[in-house]
Amino acid sequence: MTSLVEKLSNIVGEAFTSQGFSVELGTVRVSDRPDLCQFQCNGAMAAAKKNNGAKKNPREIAQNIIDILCKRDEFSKVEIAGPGFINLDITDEYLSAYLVGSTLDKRFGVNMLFDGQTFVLDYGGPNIAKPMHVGHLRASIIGDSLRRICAFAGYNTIGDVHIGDWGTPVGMVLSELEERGIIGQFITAEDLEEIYPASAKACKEDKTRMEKARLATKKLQNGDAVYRKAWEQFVNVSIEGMKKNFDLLGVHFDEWKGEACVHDLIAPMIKTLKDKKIAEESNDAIIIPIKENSDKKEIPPLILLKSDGAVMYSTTDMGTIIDRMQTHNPVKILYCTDQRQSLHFEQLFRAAYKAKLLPETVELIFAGFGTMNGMDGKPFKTRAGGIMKLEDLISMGIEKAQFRLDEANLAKDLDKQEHKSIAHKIAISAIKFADLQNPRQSNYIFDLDRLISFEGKTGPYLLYQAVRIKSLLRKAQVQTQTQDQTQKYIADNKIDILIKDEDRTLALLLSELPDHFKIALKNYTPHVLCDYAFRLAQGFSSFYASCHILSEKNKDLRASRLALCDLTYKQLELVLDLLGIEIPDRM
RNA sequence: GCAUCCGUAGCUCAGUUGGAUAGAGUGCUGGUUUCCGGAACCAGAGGCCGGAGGUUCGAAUCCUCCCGGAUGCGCCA
Repeated sequence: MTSLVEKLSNIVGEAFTSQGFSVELGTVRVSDRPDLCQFQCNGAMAAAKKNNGAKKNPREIAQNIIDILCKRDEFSKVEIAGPGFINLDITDEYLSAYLVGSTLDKRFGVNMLFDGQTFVLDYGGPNIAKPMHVGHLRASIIGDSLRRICAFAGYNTIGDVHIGDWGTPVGMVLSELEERGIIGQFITAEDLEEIYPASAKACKEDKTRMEKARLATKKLQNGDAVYRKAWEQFVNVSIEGMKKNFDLLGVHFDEWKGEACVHDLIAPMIKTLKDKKIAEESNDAIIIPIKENSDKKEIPPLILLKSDGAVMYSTTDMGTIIDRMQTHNPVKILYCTDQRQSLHFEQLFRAAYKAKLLPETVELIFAGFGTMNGMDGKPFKTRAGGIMKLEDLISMGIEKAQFRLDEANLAKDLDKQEHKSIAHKIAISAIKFADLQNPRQSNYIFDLDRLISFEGKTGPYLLYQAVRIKSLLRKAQVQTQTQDQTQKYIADNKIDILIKDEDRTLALLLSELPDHFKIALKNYTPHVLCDYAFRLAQGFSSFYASCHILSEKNKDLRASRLALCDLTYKQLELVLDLLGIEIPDRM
């Protein structure tokens, strides 16, 4: 199944080749002037340019193409405009046939591109010592969405949370426990929330405290029994808390590994790399030099072992690559972290290939995301200057959703359980959509009001449109139980879509899904899907306002419109699922 | 200092290989309910795309310079 613009591009491309031009010139895209045409091709102007020296007239080229296209029966309009735009409209029959076909294949024209190849995605990355705050939002929901997108494309995906449980922050906590003389005692999540910041503050202010933290890190990594036991205990407590947060968000992981998991791989790795002369000593540390002559900027070496002999994140990241290759043998590994870590990943990737931890054919991908800033343009802090906990943010969203449900008078006929579940879905949709709609790479301003806003371009708006369709289809089922064909039409997917003026915009929109999916997959950018989902919801809302569906007298048209609604719902459901957003039955 | 990213409507932001009249949301103004869910729909106002040059049929997009901001640059993650 190819997408509609691909089909059209093939047709127009063929026309270009027959005139001695290259196929790509026939690339067709959705028109940016819907008042003039549905689709456009700009290839004639490019063709005139490529004919270097002897310039051809682009309108003349376009005319030749048009003469060929006019003979085809897919188009209802073929025109030249301006300097040589080829403007195209397709027939309603062709559009209808395309939609029926894309519905029947259950993937709406999106190809299964990868046949079960393994793709490891590393996202979330919470730290044992720190409570989960709004800063973890992007890392987990973007990563989770990318996992869903890759899975739909056909990859066998493995999402790994990659917990930070082996570095200096852990040493800070251990040294603090030591200071207080409570090492070995049971530590609760609440304790941890107080202990880590206190320790971090002390280490920042006092060099000898920092030194203690480093020693504690080293001691833990060397296998000290007391430290190891204490560590295990608060790691478990911490993971429980993380799971609670990720469950609330609906973010899924296949693996709950951490930095510490690869500890046993590290000593042999370092020995091998030293033997092979890939790693070397420098200032008491062990490094892998990765500079290349072609570099325009300074690339510092990757530090494999710190001068005190302890391992750091660059070490465990190397070890993790070995582990992933051994256990999963993936074709791709993607890292979704803060953009500010881009240099680290450049170093890691170079070092990993240089050390031959994986063949060049395995692709390492850094999908960095922008910082979440406050209204002042600096990394976000609450008014009190602290961090905002993820749990609190979610609670605020749920509270607001519940209030809104009560206001809409939906509350009284729902039991408490369902009421809460709906409010939760609404809140999560608001939070996720507000975040995901920003392009992954760019920084964005954290605006609490916007994040839990329910009007306009928001998650709840999308849910609302989906719920309206659901309700409509539900009613149609009831009404048609007697003799109308609608139920059968939809159930069998044997739809025949009639396209009137009111239906056309939505029908055209429904043909675009594969193209947006492809871009989202290629660039690892969920926001492209957010944009499509929103336009689809908007398109439906206009359609819904412009014509009556259930009361339509013409039986065929009524059935066709219900089919269009059904298709819209299914696409919305799919795209929202790719974004990690669930649709409630009512709201 | 070097490197990367950014500057588009009052505010928050889209804008895919360079294309026609630069788009959303929000806010503002006005309108829409005998009928499918108003968290909605329709219309309007709002712009020197940071500035100056250049490339060309054509630039928010590509090149150069300048101004303004964010981030990173050897033992934190």
